[in-house]
Amino acid sequence: MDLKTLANEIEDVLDPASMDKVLMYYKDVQEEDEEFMQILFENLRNETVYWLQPWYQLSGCLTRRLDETDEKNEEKYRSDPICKEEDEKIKKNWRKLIKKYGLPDKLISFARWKNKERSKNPNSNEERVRRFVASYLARGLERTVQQVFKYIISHLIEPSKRHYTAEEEKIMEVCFTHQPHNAVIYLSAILGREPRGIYKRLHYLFKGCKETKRLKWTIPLATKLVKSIMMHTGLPLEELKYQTFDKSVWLKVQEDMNQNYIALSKFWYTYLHVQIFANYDVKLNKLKKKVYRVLRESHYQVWTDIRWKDVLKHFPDGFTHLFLYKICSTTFVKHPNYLKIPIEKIIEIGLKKAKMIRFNNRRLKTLKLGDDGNLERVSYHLTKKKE
DNA sequence: GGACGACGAACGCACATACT
DNA sequence: AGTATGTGCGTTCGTCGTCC
Repeated sequence: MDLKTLANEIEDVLDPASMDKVLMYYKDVQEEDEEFMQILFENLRNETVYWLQPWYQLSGCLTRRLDETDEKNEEKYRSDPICKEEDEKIKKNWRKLIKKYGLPDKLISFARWKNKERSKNPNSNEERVRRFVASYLARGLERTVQQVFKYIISHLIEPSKRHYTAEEEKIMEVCFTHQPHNAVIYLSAILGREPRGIYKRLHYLFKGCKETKRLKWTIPLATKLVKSIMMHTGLPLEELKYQTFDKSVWLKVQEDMNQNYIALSKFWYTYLHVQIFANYDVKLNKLKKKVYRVLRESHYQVWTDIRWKDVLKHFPDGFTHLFLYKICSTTFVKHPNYLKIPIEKIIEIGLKKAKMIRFNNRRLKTLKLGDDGNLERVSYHLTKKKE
């Protein structure tokens, strides 16, 4: 039985019998995981870590991040998101493990299983085995065991799911209607997704929040936003550069603008910040080419490896990583499989597009605060055009 | 007809609380 | 001292309408 079948069997979301069907499915999932974990607990009960582990892999704690307060070791581990190379290493470790111990290939069960009924004592057989497997997966990586464990939970189960399908929505509705209290637990297991997104859905449904409207940003509207931020922070424009604002400030701005503050802050950091603080003639095509140069000199293998905050370091004052990401991603989103193909290929495609004369002269619409306190366009190049 | 603007939502970190 | 559950917020990806 799969999700599609389950969704098809549900005729009426409001009918309590629908919840029973979902629960049956949940039980099946649990049983499947339990079965696999039994094999694991039996086969690996006497295994201990025999390979040398760096200090950051020695913690006895699988689900909580490393507490490194009094660490004097100079050996460091990485803290950025796990990249493609590491992903492959983890998968390779898993293949080695199942081969060595003759296990079924069900990493999903290992990731999905939760210790609810057994002893949580770190020295219990179950917890020791779990830690052993996670340590095995983390072998050879500059990562803590927790990082790797977390990674397989969110990625290897079913990589990159993105939007919910109609079937998923239906099943979610059933759980939200009949068992809102346990919905997240059930759904996370059934859909193979992180609980975070499901909590969010629940939150939207039952608590609601400030509505986001679709705005048409104009210079007067942007002026209003800038003035509002300046007023509530008490800072002059220049000091807003690269500033983060407290939520209390954003909430006041939200009221002034009558728009959800998250949308406002996104607009500020993605567009307006650059338009105000990049004080020179920015040709967008030239800018993109510079990004490609940075990418070429980096160690990134695929698009998802790119750390935009690091890319930003190569750019002059005023730019934000959100802006760079935005400018470049629009070039590639339409390209099939752009997340997976090698970065050299990406650069090649980008350079080819940059050559199209039609867009060659696009410039960033730079702004400044005029004498009257309103934003106005400023052109840094000589061939001034009509507004 | 491709690029851009503006947003929704998944992904992911960090931390808090409850329980054992 | 560990696990599971719950929450706030920043980052990244997808989509759709509009502009040029």
